[in-house]
Amino acid sequence: MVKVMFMGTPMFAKRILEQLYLEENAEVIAVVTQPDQPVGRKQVMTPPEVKVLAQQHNTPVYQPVKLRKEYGELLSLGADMIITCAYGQIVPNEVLNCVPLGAFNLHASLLPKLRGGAPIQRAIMNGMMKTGMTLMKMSSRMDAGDMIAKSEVEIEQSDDYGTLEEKLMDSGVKLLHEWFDRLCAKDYTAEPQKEEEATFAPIIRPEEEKITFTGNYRDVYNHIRGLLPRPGVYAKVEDRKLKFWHVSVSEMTTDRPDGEILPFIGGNLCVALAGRVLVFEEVQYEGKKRCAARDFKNGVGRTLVGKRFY
RNA sequence: CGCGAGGUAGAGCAGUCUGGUUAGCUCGUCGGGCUCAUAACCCGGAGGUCGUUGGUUCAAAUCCUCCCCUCGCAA
Repeated sequence: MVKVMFMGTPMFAKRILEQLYLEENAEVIAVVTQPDQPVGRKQVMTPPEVKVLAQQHNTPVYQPVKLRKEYGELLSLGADMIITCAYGQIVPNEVLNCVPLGAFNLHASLLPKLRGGAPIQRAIMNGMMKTGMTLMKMSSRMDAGDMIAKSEVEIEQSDDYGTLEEKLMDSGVKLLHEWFDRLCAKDYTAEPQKEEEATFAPIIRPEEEKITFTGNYRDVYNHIRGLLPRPGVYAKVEDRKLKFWHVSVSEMTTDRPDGEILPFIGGNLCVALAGRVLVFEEVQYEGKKRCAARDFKNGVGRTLVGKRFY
């Protein structure tokens, strides 16, 4: 049995950890994850998904606030290998070097493209046609380690962040399963990344959640679906926010100005952009619950036809 | 006490500021009609303790008070 220390935090990491528990040759001896965070309006302290799963398996959980300074404990656990996925902190070299079989990371892009914290969202927002998972050795620089294996995932025009993330999680789980035993046996080669081809996927900034209905309709469409269903996007009209929880592009054309709210079609909210029509099926008006565009139309929505988003 | 919005038929809203005829609109639903046909149209019906408590008043959805809940922002 190979003693594995897992490091990860959100849902994506949880799925990888699940697979580790299923691996016959793996014994998860420790899980390192981010501290519990206050969540929502009520600021309820909520544990990371990974922590919940680890506790169900009675695995010791470590939640250092600053791993850079609080890693002493981890060095003496006797782990053979480290697997990380979306942990959220830089792992110090002392930790990476304390395991004989090495430290590996699963990253949700085809490296060296899209290094960083939001590779899935950026892949869609950039209009890319494919992305994937990369299994790599960890290095001191974020997502810059030598690459061991990749699996590609097509990006469909209808994918949003949620559906693509799901595909990538499946892909990542499969990749880990295929390679885990070989990692244990040191039966792999690691190819350095071509630095000159590296691109970056910085985490989503709050202001990116506001959409501006200008420019190419496809860019805006990609931008929106890259941020759905989380964190969501909005535009302003009549001095209030309108959040969009769904988007598609209509075949129709229009001569209305960018950002104008067109008459509802089939109960859906339609917005003009660059001669084309963006269609929203589910929305949320500021101060209100999210609801089908059809319901929105029956109330506030119908008073907004002809108005423009800004 | 972080800031703000709101709780009115199954749904989304108006009405509240300037209390007072049968609480209205857009949908849905049920029944009927029209059409080659429709996310179309016409006619008719059912469905509401106006979030909860107490108060002011001849009279409260509307004014005052308590509480509960929802949502946006900030964190």
